[in-house]
Amino acid sequence: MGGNNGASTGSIQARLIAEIRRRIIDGEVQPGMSLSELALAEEFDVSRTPVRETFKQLQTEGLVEIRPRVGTFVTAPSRREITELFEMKELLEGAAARLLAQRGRVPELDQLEENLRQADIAVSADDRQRYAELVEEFHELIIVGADNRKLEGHYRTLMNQLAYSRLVTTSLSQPGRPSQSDREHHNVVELIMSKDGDSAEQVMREHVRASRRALLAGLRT
Amino acid sequence: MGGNNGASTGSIQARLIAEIRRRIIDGEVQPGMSLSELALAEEFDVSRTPVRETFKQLQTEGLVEIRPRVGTFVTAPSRREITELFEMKELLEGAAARLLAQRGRVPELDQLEENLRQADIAVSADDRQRYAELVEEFHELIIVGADNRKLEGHYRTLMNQLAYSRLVTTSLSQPGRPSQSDREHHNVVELIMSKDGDSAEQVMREHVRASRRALLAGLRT
DNA sequence: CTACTTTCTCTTGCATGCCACAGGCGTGGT
DNA sequence: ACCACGCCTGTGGCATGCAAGAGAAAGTAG
Repeated sequence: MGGNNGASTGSIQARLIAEIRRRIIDGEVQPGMSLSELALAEEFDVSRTPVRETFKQLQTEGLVEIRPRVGTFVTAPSRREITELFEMKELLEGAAARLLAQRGRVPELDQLEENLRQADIAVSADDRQRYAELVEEFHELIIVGADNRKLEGHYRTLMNQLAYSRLVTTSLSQPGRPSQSDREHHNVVELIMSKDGDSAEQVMREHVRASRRALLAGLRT
Repeated sequence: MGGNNGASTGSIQARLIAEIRRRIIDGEVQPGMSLSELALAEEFDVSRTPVRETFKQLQTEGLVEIRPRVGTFVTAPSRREITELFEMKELLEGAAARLLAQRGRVPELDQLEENLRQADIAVSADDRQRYAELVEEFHELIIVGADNRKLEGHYRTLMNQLAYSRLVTTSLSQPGRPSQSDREHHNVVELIMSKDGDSAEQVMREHVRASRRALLAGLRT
């Protein structure tokens, strides 16, 4: 019946998963809100089955909670979970920095230098929006540059649970935070370039902690 | 990730997920083998639907691969993936050791000491089977003792992908490895007890690397 | 005997229908 | 007025049916 969507997007489920996940991460659906199988099925003009399977997957990703016979709800990380997520973030990014440092000359290093150049410009121009994008790209480059797919996958899962992209802006709203953050990025890259893995990890971890502090300060305001 | 094992739904699916996952981890179904929806549905006397949803979950856990229109297959980690998994293992266990050291006096420390006592006995008696169990419990205690649920969840996912419990025996089959391993365990616990987080992490990581080397040597034989 | 083509079967993807349970709401009893 | 009980609606859990694709097997030509 509704079936014939062009092969353009590939499988129906891939589309559903990507779109619904995006909505949760981008905050279009609030935590705690219920996601009705039926409503989404009608909206996307598919049956409940693929929607159900999408929910199952998002549940194992930690983005929704399925309460049998009651409904499916967007999860809201508890205070404790947020702490744990940041602990993991610090852990993984620190490790990624070290791994990247050990790899020697790889394309990601050039991209990081380019990122820093543009970040300096954005900070000088006080363009917070642009700088937030560059911060995301920076961390992304560190992770991808570690060249460990498992690490990358677990990292992405964690960031999704944190809805991190929405948080960056908050932490950067603290006075002086952008320039401080930019300096820390420079330090990290410098240590990576000099192949000092241990120090790179240490400084990266300190940077993550600082960013977390700025975020919490921003939230309290 | 999905920490939801056991009785999350208490229903048919919980049983399916637990049982099929167990079969994969215990190696009852070989990597590469196909898992037929229909066959499993009939075996458990349910319809294909819950089996399908089980596959979906196991896929995001990295235990099976669903090839559309072809079948669902037990994944066999590539050489590269195994390396990556061990890198993650080293990372997470090292971090767990540090976190545990920072926590002060917690019940897990007593359990670790008891574990070491029994391990000493098993090593003296050259009881490899028993020692293998104790090794698993040791690592489990370190992870749980870190008191970070996210870390624990991600760790479990990784170990499942490695089918680690089957590998322990192999690595312990190396001559002298059990007593060496036992000594390393003692060192780690000692550093944790003295609240030296940094050193605990470092030694724990070294221990993981050593265990990996022993495993690879055992596989080559 | 080999290489190509065709069919045929077996697999999953998706749609649909029924059922059991949770929880809200109204009704009747006190 | 208050409380308890039971109905009623909405939700997901599961069974089943149909269709489309992939791969193997069979058939055919050279």
